[in-house]
Amino acid sequence: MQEIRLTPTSYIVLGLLELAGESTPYGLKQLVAGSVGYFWTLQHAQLYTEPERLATAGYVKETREEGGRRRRLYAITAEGRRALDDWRTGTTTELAELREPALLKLFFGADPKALAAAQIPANRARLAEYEQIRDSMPDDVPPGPRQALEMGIRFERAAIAFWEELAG
Amino acid sequence: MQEIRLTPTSYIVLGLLELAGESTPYGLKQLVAGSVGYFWTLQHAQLYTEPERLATAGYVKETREEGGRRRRLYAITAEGRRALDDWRTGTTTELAELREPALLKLFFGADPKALAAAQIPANRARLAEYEQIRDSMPDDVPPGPRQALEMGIRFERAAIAFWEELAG
DNA sequence: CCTATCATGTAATCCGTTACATGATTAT
DNA sequence: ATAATCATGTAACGGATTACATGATAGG
Repeated sequence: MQEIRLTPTSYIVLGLLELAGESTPYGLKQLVAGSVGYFWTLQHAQLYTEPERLATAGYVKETREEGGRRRRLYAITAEGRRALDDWRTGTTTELAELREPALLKLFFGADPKALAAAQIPANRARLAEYEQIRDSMPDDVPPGPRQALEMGIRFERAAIAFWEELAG
Repeated sequence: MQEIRLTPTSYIVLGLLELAGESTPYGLKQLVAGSVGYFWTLQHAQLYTEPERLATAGYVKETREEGGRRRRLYAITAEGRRALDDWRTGTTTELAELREPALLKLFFGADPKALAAAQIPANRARLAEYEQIRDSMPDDVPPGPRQALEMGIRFERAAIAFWEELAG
């Protein structure tokens, strides 16, 4: 049983396994794409390596399908739940970093209008996507994802307003 | 002359060297801390290794102090300026990722009130800091940093409003 | 003087990205 | 059948973080 450090990626995998139950890496990929991936992207390769990493420390258990493709299936263990809970319970004063490429360019003197011309449609499209997700969300979705989505919507609105003002 | 890939870190170093002229790694660290570091943090070690990396590809030139400590000094080269300009000119449709630890916890079911209790003061403090910087900014500061700061202020306001409603 | 803190670096580790590769399904 | 796409992985590389270390300066 190895000691490993738990990263945000680890908690995403643990959290999704808790929400969705036993899953394959590809299943996790689908889950990420439709939810947390909007504000925290992961490479698909990580969804193969991270569960394996978590397994070496006992946070998840790997099984394989018997017949056919013998795909890997991962399930969260009791220890995994405990780690996830500890993380969720601990408070953070850590602040978000606005690591936005466009903002960095703006900072270093890029033409605001040119940036805005690209950012406005991209942000509008993203906002529309969020609103569509919100309006078609099944009733059984827990509050966490709803609230995170709400933050996403607000952020997009703020970004659009900002770039529109810059564009004049 | 090696080929290297230019990362956001690279552009931060190049951009700061353009703004401030020849600098030591420690000088860069100070510059980052007071400006771009608010929305894009760097480890101090990177301000030693990244200029060295950039030097191998000719984007910056390294010299050393003659006497005393023989500290390393870095200056942007013509090629560095060109690379910086190309980057600044190219538009991005890439969107920001809201990689906020607190938001991730919220997504996965953490108690909103507990999170808010930690986030609100932290965000308020950050906002106050931003406003203080804005209000004491010398007149010769270029528009880029001003505009980026403005975005930071808006983001903080949105975050505060969001967490306050959750705490409500 | 002594000790914090500031300043300057190096080395090792490791996570995340990128690239490569191939098996299974579905559509034409 | 064949091509395209979906699904499932592995391997290499490299940038970022972390840890270690030491020299200079200032404060008490």
